[in-house]
Amino acid sequence: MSNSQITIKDIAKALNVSVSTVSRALNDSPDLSGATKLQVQEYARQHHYKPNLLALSMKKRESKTIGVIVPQIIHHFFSSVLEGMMDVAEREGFNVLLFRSRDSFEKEQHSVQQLISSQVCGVLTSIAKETTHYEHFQELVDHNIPVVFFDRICVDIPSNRVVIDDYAGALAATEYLIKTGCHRIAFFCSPLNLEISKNRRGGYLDALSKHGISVDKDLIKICDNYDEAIPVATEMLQSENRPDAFFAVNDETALGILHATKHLHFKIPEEISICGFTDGFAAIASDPQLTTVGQSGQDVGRSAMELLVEKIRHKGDQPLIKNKIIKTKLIVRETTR
Amino acid sequence: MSNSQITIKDIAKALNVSVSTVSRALNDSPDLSGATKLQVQEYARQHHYKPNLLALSMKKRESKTIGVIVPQIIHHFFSSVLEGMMDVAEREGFNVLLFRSRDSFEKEQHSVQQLISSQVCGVLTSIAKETTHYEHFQELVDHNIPVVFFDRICVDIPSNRVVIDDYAGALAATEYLIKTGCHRIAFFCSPLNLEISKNRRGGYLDALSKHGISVDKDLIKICDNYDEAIPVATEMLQSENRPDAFFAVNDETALGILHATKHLHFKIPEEISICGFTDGFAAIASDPQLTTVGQSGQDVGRSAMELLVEKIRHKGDQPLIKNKIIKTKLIVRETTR
DNA sequence: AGGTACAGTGCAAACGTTTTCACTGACAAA
DNA sequence: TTTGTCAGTGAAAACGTTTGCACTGTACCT
Repeated sequence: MSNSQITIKDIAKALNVSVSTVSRALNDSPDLSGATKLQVQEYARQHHYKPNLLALSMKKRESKTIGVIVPQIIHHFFSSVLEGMMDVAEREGFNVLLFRSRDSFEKEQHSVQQLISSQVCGVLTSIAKETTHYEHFQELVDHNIPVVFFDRICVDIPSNRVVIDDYAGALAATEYLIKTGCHRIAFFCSPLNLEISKNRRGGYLDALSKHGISVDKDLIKICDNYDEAIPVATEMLQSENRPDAFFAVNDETALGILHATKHLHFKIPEEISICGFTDGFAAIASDPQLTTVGQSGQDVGRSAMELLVEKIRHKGDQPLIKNKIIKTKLIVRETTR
Repeated sequence: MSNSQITIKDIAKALNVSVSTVSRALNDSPDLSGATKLQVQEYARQHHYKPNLLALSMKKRESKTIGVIVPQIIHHFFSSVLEGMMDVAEREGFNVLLFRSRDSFEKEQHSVQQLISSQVCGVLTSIAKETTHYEHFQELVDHNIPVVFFDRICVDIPSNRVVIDDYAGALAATEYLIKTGCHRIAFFCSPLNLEISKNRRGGYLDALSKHGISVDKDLIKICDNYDEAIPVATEMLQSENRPDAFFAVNDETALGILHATKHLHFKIPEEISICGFTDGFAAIASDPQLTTVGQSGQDVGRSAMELLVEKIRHKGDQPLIKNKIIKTKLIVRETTR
């Protein structure tokens, strides 16, 4: 019933040696006689001795723990990122302290405070939607704790970043549609204040101009969810100058378009091609299965963690800022030719 | 550049008082003069003093941290569970140390060791598929660390558990199919060594007998994934004594059945009803959308965390074992009448 | 004046480690 | 014998806190 964690002291007392000796034996220090060392190690093993990480961290002033703050966990992209981070953390011997902001500024701020208090040796985060000022992150920097932002980065703080190559992904997808014979390609995107939106739109536009297709403003819609996509796509499909392809900023929107297209009995992909962005679960579950731009959350997570670990290892060095851009991959399924 | 975490000592030195005074001031102790107290608090605030949680945990011998081990993170159910756990952890003031077993026994074992070393005050876990013996969990119990198992529980260890009510969920779903006019209901399930499989099958069988429908062995198949479901369902649908409904042990299998049914041009739900189990992303993305038994991962996570916190708070008390069964909810969509 | 009460404060131990320094004894070299 | 070397070990400080105890001084009561 005792909170019986056996300590180095207990071993010392039991074996009638000093704590220093026990410590050295357990760390396999070279300046210790074979006999004593073995005796201590044996005793420790038998009694399931476990070093107290708290005491250790305190002594060494580094905790081998990394803090992660995500806006949400039930979310295909973020859970993938988390999974990728765990891959690297495990390999590199770091533990992970998890926080979730729910896109609330206040919670994010509180999480950062907790992380500093917890003496984490690094932080990975994707900022909350609500967040517009960044003193709390600056505090991390002031405390000399390395930070890597991923996906939703913080532009105001000089920091390491890992982002998706939205531009190239959109460019490749649009080019693929063009190459498979589409020339009137509609584009459904989010409001342009979001960075990803701008970049994906840029890729779309550049692909058109690269292939000598002029931009038709009527083909570009601000519309980024399932429900809105249905009426918007329906109207476009019924116009006489209808598009022959749709490219959507995310999979949900693409599914809305798919729904509308099927409803009007257009043949997919013979008459209408559709391409999404993300490659979440939905892309495979839909019928026909959705062609989409795959963004590997796991790669983002892995890269972010790798970058962070590198920063931690070379903490004394020049504070060089490194960014990493994760490639996307076009995943061709049944909604394109 | 210094690892400049300001400490209680620094404050004491700067203000020319003792560390005890500072400590008391920061903890708003009643036996301290107003003036000094305010002065200290003000100084601490200005210099962004943050208590060192490591030192605190060591002193108090409790870390306010809870360890969580999940088999996987990119997984609708487990990420939901995690989200639910965070809800409660946040509310109750606990931090979460996250581990992932990848269904490997070895990793699970290692995670447990880390958790003990980290002095967590409780552990939540769903055991790895590989795991068949439980010494590592027993060690937690021996160390007097409360454990709550969720979903994949550990039968050999007397412990608190949170599970899904598979039996009732399957019973309700089957009854719904019967009430909407189906009498030849096929059942696709996992191998019967899994607990959930047994329970869901039990619910199915009891629903039939409750409504006076005799069991047809040919309608029960061991088949629990998308790819296998397609040929199996196809064959059943082509037999002369075909089923008029399918109930599958998970959503993926149900989608395979859906695929086969559509391919053979049966009308859904007029001719064939289909029901899944889980209510993941896929259920909404499919066309038609899938009727399924919803199991709330978030509720599981919340309940598990609540149970654990209760255990931690009443650690001295009688070690009463509490189990919690999470209700499922039938979510009727388009694949049933 | 003598005593009590108490507010305000500091000292030091403790939590479990690591690590520097110093000590002991044995043995070899002079 | 004296000196030096070295292997083996222990004492103690330190990491940042909290807290029981002891000390000071002032104010109040007889």
